[in-house]
Amino acid sequence: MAEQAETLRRAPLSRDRVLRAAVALADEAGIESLSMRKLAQELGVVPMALYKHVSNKDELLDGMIDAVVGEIEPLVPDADWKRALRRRILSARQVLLRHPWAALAIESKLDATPAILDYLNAMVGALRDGGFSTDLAHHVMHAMGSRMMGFSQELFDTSRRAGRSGPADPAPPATFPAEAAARFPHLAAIAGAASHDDASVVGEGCDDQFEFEFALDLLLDGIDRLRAQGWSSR
Amino acid sequence: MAEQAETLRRAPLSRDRVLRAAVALADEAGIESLSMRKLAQELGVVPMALYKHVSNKDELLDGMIDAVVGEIEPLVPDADWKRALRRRILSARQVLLRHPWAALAIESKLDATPAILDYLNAMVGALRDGGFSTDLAHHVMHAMGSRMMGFSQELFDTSRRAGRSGPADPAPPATFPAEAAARFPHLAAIAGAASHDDASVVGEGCDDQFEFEFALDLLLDGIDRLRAQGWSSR
DNA sequence: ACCTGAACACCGTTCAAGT
DNA sequence: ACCTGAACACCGTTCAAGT
Repeated sequence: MAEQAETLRRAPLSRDRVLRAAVALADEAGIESLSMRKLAQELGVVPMALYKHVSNKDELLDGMIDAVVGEIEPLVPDADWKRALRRRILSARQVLLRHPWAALAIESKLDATPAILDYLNAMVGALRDGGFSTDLAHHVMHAMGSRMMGFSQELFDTSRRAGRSGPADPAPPATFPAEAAARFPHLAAIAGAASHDDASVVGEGCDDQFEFEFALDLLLDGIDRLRAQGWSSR
Repeated sequence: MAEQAETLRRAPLSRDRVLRAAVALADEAGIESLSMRKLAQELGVVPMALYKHVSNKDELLDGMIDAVVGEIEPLVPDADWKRALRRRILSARQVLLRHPWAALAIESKLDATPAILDYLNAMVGALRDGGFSTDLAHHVMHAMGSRMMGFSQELFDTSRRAGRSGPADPAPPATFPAEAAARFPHLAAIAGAASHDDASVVGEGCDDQFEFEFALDLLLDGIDRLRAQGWSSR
């Protein structure tokens, strides 16, 4: 990482180099500590030099988002639309786990970037190829982007805290505080019941990959049923 | 609004008054322009006076979130768990529409606030009462909080732009730019097919309420099926 | 003891002065 | 023409000086 910064400093500045340094900085230090000034310093450059390659901080963020979305595996053509979608969505999840700041950054953007439109467009294309009407495909796309509660699913998760969510510590105890358990008994109960990984019963910590696939398959199976029925909103 | 600010200025400062002014300011001007200094000015008070009632800006945000979550209709006991959950989630949606900044603010918090834990705890309680095992209830809670794509569903939506998302303009044309339509044909197709409200065919704009309920019912029906089957991950 | 102005360490970005 | 330092208009928060 030290020698990487060295190399970056020697090479001439370019939009790509700026974006890659910004993504790296956000990954390591967290998006909240990504500033034009710090980014310039990281690149061994005066702050104003960045504005040659990026018109402002917002446009920098757009570029960072597009770089991240570009890491998502392309949709591979597949006779089985469900498998194709499932695979691509799981790839997207892996990418967003590598860049913990990206999901929120994307959600807070008013306008979708070109890379995101590409991603979504390909997704709809796969649905159409799989026999979905444009009407059903439309509602499915909405359903895929919905969150039924405005609340993060990682309530007792520690992975986002340190900035880098690397697979460092082996199974953090996911301590549900005793007073909280008394006050929120139902939550304590499901926290205790979460033991899909090994045999222990309490304070297990969730297998996020399992939970994600559970929700994904719930949706995929549900929309498959609608498709098979020829469901239409009109 | 002018006389409201007047009244606020006269009353003695209190945590409640600070929080309500902050929520109002975020609703009107957007969360990005909520600063301790502007909030103080709105209250006719010197910036440092706020720190008597709020330890810092982060804690101010916590308080704002709890105030908003407190607006969600309590879960009414109902023999039909599905109806009870559906009703409460739709109430939560209405509240989050009134405070467009809140969903993102909640998602960006690392730790859930007490009000959110209350909300979730009651939700799990309703599931358990409805015959869900703790195991299934656990996975269901995860599924409810998931978003299959990190992308906002309001891709071509104008409501979040102006800050206040009031039902002002009647059916904004949702113009899908021509060049974009050429580049993202599948997206253009489903945008055109979105006509559940009246009869027009192109550039309709989505009925977000319909889309939300579509996704909600997809999930509710899916988990109902699992419950009826006695599904378990173990 | 309480309140509060000035100050500190930051921001993103403009702009004019240097080359 | 390009580059860049200083400057501007902001931040959140500390801290010491006032009452």
